[in-house]
Amino acid sequence: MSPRAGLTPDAVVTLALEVVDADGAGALSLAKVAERAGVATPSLYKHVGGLAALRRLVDLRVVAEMTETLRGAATGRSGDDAIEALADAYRAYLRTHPHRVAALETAPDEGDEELAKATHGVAEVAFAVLRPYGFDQAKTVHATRCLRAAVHGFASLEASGGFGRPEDVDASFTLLKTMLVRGITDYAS
Amino acid sequence: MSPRAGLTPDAVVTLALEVVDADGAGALSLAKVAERAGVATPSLYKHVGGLAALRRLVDLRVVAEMTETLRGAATGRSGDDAIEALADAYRAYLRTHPHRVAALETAPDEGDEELAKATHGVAEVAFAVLRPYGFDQAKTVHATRCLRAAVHGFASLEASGGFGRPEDVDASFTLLKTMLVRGITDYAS
DNA sequence: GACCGGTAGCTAATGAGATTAGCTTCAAAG
DNA sequence: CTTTGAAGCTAATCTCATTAGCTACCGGTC
Repeated sequence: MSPRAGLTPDAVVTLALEVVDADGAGALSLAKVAERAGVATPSLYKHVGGLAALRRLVDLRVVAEMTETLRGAATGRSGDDAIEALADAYRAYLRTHPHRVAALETAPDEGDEELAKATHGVAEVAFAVLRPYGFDQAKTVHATRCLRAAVHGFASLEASGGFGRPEDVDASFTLLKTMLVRGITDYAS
Repeated sequence: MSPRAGLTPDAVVTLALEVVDADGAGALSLAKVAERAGVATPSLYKHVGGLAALRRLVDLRVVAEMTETLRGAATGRSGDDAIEALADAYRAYLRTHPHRVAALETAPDEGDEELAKATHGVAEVAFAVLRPYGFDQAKTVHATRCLRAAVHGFASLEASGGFGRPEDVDASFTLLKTMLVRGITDYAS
């Protein structure tokens, strides 16, 4: 397969994620990735197009992982139970990898179908979970946006240390889930 | 006061915000600010400590502006009305300046009392608005977190182009506000 | 078992930016 | 008119990203 060392685009992305997790998304550099790979910086260009392209691949990987995480959390559950599981899984992922939050907020560039499609995948899981509530297309979209906004906002603020106070963060999240479940239930009637 | 040209730390921050608004937070550089100021890059060091310090000042300015915006929206209103006004003002600010969203997600560094205090200011507005609901301290914190998380999440995803679908975004936000108002009302009983 | 093409990886060179050091000059205080 | 301090400048250094062109190894072919 790979002639010399075992470096591939995927392997480079994996190393990049290690850098992101360790030092933050803003600190991602080809130099750091190359060091981890045990390779000179320019060699990375044989696998990824450059720093911008690497960032995009990192975003893609994170979105894909999140989609899988959510899919896993949703399968085997339904209704309110599934909504809460989704919320918990989303938050848990960003607690484990706080620096990856930026990847979930990046808008795909114009014409980047692949990333747009991947982002869509996250929404599709929510769509599936909301199906039993019997919303029409538009209402499903509105409910999905609210669900995602609330959960993402919470996880995002938590990941960036926005909750300075000592009060129990789990309790706050439980309240958020309650509000969402009730809000969606009410919206269905 | 200022011997030569009219450059001050505040003026530098204002120029930096112009760069952020135009090109995005990631594109902020001393070189670009210096160009706008009509000055050589190293001259900026007479006013701000460096790029990192400038970023912090930008965050500080944005947080302060947001606090003022929210305070303005809340005064003269109370109850559910005030909550919706707060949500609308938060969203409106980030619609006007989408690239400033990052400033609201930055965690203050260890020991940065000033920025921590400024961030606190945003929460205080929410606290004031929630007072009439009669929550105790802990419940007020939980409700504030949920309110902030939901609204910030929505505005953040909107600012970064996360809502790809054609369905009306205003309608989605209205749903979010409804959920929040009802959720907080229920939480009070 | 020697030969060949393709590709991973390398070194050298260029260029943008941040940052530091040290010089110069205006403008206000006396 | 002089002094002085801060504002601005140029020169130099460092880190990175990126490009160009070279080298050498691996897998497959005679």
